[in-house]
Amino acid sequence: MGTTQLESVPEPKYWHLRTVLSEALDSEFAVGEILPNERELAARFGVARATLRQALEQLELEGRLQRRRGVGTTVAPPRVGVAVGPSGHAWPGAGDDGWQAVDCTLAAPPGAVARMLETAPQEPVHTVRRSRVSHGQPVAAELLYIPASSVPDLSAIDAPTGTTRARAVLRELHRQTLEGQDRSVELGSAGADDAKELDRLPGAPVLVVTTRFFTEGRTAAVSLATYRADTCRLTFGDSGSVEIHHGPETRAS
Amino acid sequence: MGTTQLESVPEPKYWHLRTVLSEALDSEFAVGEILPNERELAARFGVARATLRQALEQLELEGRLQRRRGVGTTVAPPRVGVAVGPSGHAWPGAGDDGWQAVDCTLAAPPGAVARMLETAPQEPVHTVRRSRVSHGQPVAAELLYIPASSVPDLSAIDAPTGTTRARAVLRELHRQTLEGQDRSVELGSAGADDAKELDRLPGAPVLVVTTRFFTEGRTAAVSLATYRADTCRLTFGDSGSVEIHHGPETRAS
DNA sequence: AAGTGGTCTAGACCACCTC
DNA sequence: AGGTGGTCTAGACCACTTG
Repeated sequence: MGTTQLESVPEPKYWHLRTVLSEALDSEFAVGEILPNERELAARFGVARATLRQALEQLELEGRLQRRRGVGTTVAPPRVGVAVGPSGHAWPGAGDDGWQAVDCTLAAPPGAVARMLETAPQEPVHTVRRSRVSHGQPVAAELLYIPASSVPDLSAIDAPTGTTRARAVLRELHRQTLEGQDRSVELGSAGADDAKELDRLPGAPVLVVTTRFFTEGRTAAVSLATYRADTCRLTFGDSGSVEIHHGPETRAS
Repeated sequence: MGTTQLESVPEPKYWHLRTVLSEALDSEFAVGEILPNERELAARFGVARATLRQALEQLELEGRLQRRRGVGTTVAPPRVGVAVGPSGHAWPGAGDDGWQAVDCTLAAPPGAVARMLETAPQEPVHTVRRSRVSHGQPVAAELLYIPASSVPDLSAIDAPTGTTRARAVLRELHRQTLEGQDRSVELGSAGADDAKELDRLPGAPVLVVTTRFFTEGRTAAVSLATYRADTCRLTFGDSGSVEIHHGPETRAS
């Protein structure tokens, strides 16, 4: 019989579109340039807007595009390398990492964090909010959970909340001896408040970096940092930071 | 004046849906259980299927759900922690990391890789394919790029391709002295072949781990590993592996 | 006010898996 | 064959930014 499936495996339109656009981006557009609007692009390629959007979504996920409501779609610069745990072990807030303490409250952490801290499920802990800015753009938001037992001598005189409180808590934390840390990275989506702080919409993809700080066998603190996945490349260099490289796409489609 | 915006910021339906489903998942479903199909869920919540799908997409991104065409949507188990660069520096393939060499060819690497290797743009390099399996599931696919200069004594007698060739190349590579390495993690999307190897659809979100291996100041090899972002949590422990923790969502919405 | 991307709908058909 | 998720369409309206 004849039907030998010549044109088999028809790849989805949006995927093909992604490839075409990706190549156009490489050759015909400069960083920062704004693309034609979605309705026009869709018409130009002869597809529905939803299909075109599916392709754009992919490219945004890969850090190639940046879309802003009311403004347009622009060609994104290469991802910025952000150092995570730059060198050896160090307490958060020691030295000048890129972080900036914002606030500090006393509140019950999420269950997962309580479990890591080995505190009672509803027990309040010091919660330091920090944010990180790189090249003028917010790249990460962090919540640092520090149980009272890790800052035993915290003077009650300091402000009960606010930036000064945050710094006081960190200062006390540094008095402990750091014995080790333990990091993990996973994909997540930005909650409403994270999204606002990162200047993204809720649900935006983020890289969630969970760090546990150990002292005397116990977990002295837990950091939960969310990095903008579209603009950041997390680096764990043993040596200094390195040259740019372009595009997370691994192999041709 | 009166209009104090009581019910302002109406969050999108799909986002609200995501929250509702997420809570239902916590309380009413067991891992592995299959959910009602999309058409029924959409009807039950009184939304279009596309809207429901947007919510499911979010939950899948967060590793809470697993969807398989022709089968259904199931509740995903907690993400597995996958050790990346478990302890200190080591050549890839030395000792028993979770990797398994699959193949080896001689081909021109992507431009970005050539730049890191400091080889000419179209110069072919040894390209070792490896795959990693955890708990019976494929979790990562890797391409290891090794320029000829890093394996000078590679005997021409060995098979020119295939698994044995891959092992021979790695064996030769290990003869060099490893001076350091440099890692970065970013979000990407699976290419067609990666997708197949990871048992996902093209475009599936992956965590791309780029590792450079240094020797005598040069880059001796580059590894480009793509991990399934939905099922994996990358761990960079200084200590042994740790307990599960649940859910990458950082804060309540 | 006009233009952008973001959300949502109600359909249709397709690819894949299981029985 | 029947059921599932995946793709695609052609519209509508909304939220946001900018002149």
